[in-house]
Amino acid sequence: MANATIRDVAKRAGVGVATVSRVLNDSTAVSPTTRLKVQTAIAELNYSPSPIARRLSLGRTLTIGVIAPFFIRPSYVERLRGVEAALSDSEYDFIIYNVETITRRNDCFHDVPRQERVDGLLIMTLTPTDEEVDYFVQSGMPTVLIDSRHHHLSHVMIDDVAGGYQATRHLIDLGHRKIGYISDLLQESPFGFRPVADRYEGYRQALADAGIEFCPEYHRQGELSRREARRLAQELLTLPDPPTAIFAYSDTQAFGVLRAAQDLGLKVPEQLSVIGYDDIEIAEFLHLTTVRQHLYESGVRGAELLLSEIANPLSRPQEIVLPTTLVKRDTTAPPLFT
Amino acid sequence: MANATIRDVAKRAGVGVATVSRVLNDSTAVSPTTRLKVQTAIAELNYSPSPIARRLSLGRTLTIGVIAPFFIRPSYVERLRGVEAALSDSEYDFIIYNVETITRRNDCFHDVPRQERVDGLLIMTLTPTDEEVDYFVQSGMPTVLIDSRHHHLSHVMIDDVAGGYQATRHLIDLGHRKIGYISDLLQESPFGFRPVADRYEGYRQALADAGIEFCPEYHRQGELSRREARRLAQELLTLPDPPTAIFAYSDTQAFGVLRAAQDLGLKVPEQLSVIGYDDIEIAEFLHLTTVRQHLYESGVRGAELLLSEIANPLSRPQEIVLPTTLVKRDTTAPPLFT
DNA sequence: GAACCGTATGGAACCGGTTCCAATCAGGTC
DNA sequence: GACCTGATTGGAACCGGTTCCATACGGTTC
Repeated sequence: MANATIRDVAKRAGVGVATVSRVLNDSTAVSPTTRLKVQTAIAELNYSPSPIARRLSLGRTLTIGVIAPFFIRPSYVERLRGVEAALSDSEYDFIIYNVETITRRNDCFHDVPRQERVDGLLIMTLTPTDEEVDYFVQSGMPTVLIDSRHHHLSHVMIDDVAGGYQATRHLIDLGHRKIGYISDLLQESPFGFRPVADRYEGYRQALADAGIEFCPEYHRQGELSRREARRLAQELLTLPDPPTAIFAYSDTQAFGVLRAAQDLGLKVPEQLSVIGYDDIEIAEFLHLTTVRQHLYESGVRGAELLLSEIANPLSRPQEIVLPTTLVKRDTTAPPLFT
Repeated sequence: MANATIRDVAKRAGVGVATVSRVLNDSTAVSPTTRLKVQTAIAELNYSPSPIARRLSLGRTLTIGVIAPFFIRPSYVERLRGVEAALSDSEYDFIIYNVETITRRNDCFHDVPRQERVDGLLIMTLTPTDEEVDYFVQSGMPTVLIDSRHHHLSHVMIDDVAGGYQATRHLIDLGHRKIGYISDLLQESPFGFRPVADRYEGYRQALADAGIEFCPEYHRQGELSRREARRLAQELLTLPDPPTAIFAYSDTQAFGVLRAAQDLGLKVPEQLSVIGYDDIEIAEFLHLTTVRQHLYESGVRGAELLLSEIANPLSRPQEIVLPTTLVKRDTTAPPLFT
């Protein structure tokens, strides 16, 4: 009763193993009669082929690896959901390498390609160095970046410069001139997240285009958490000349800002406008004005890109840029005194 | 430069493949001299063994499957994080089978065990039928349930009866007598989630113990979403004799209740007490009183249970019950008129 | 009827590990 | 010095698929 093998099937059907294999992969040239015999034998033995043996003889793992700083932000869950959806129709499984420390990041980047565990790599938000990219290319590992960018690798990028611009511009259009920005760590972050620099650039650009001088005091950086954002917002709002609006790098941080406003008795949006980024699920509930990223779609597109890369290893790197959308809700309004 | 095999290493070290294998698995009896020669060769060739070949010859996949209704609740992310942490030290990978429809559930339960893709199965919240359990046992697939229960399978259970009791009891202790309950679908849910029945039982028990008669009108059921919970709460709060407190099956639903209160101009907690369940991250931010489940830990314990089950296939099913904790915040208070 | 061709088919090598089993060797005993 | 024992070691079979290559066969074509 133990699992039947392809040889058992061959014997029972009175054919060779090669023929059974041909039927399984419905490849070329099997006569209808033989095919039927084989299919009957398969059914009778309740046979199903071993994926592992298949992988070994194909020399492919039929698995893709997803490297993600998985849990530190709700947005990753949404991306992974997209990846899962795109892969569930294919013959590929995926395994997740969760990265929460810089050591783990380096281990993943170094080990996963050489262990022959996966046929392709999907990297989220983390940006490999040029050296690391060389290493991927050299080991022939198809690699696709999501929410990150490298000119030697295909990637699905969110246009965070535009997103940062959009957010800032929205505040400017409402009449704000004193616009604070609370972001993730720009320089010191060990992970070097690309969006951090891009959104900042968008912010600066929008200010410049509107002829507003950038005020370094209005830009605060800190670890991406609600608590830290709350602290930074408190600093901003207790300046002698505080901003009338705050753009937060993420919705999570925007919630920290809202809390700081509440602590100080400031009414939102009357006395302070707040805009976030991501449009995670809870943002709608809290009426947060924010910039929506197409998280789910970025996962789908990234996975599709990777599958096509695996199929055609020599294709040139492709770039997909997903737009962002301003979602106006109730936390932004014109400033009190214009 | 293509990947070296164990035979290349053997040749280079001037030993047999069996010896190399012995060094790799640091098994019995290799002389220090030989071991060194082999290790040198491995280093020189930058060799790393193929997990796939290893799996084939071991007859084990070194992979465990996690079947989870993954994304419909933030709580699963937290559980999976625990699973990941517990497995990252082991030689096991895991792959996720996301279940969002009943068809997919059945497919997973049926196909995953027989495809020889995994050495063990971790099932979250979903409860297999007796038939399905027989099938798992018969196919020799070690299976562990998390947040679910079956007497033939090891499982990590949350004591949801106690949790439901705790929540209700807290409201009673504050002086409430009219306590509404908004839950997930009790009967009709195609998935048959165990916690739904258990929390309800805890609710009923607490009422009974306090000598409060259960009022069917105060119990509303609906699909687990904020929107639906908001609608149900609206119904409850516009009853001729509305409840003074509402217990929600999940934090997500509690947020819907809060919104309904806001819509109706009811002050929380002065005019309405609200208690949730789960203690997801955002609950703290919104000052929601809730019942905390040890989500992360449930993932860790479940994975550990499964690993030990894989190691000792004949061990008897174990049960782990995790407690729940009442987390008092700002959405519950004594009723206005006692 | 022989030469030829394309389609079906089976045997066997191969993927890269693990492990059984037999062989070798060093050291100790009588 | 022959013999025994236990520690090392290498060869080869095996895991269960895929696929190259050779063969068999039915049908044309001259």
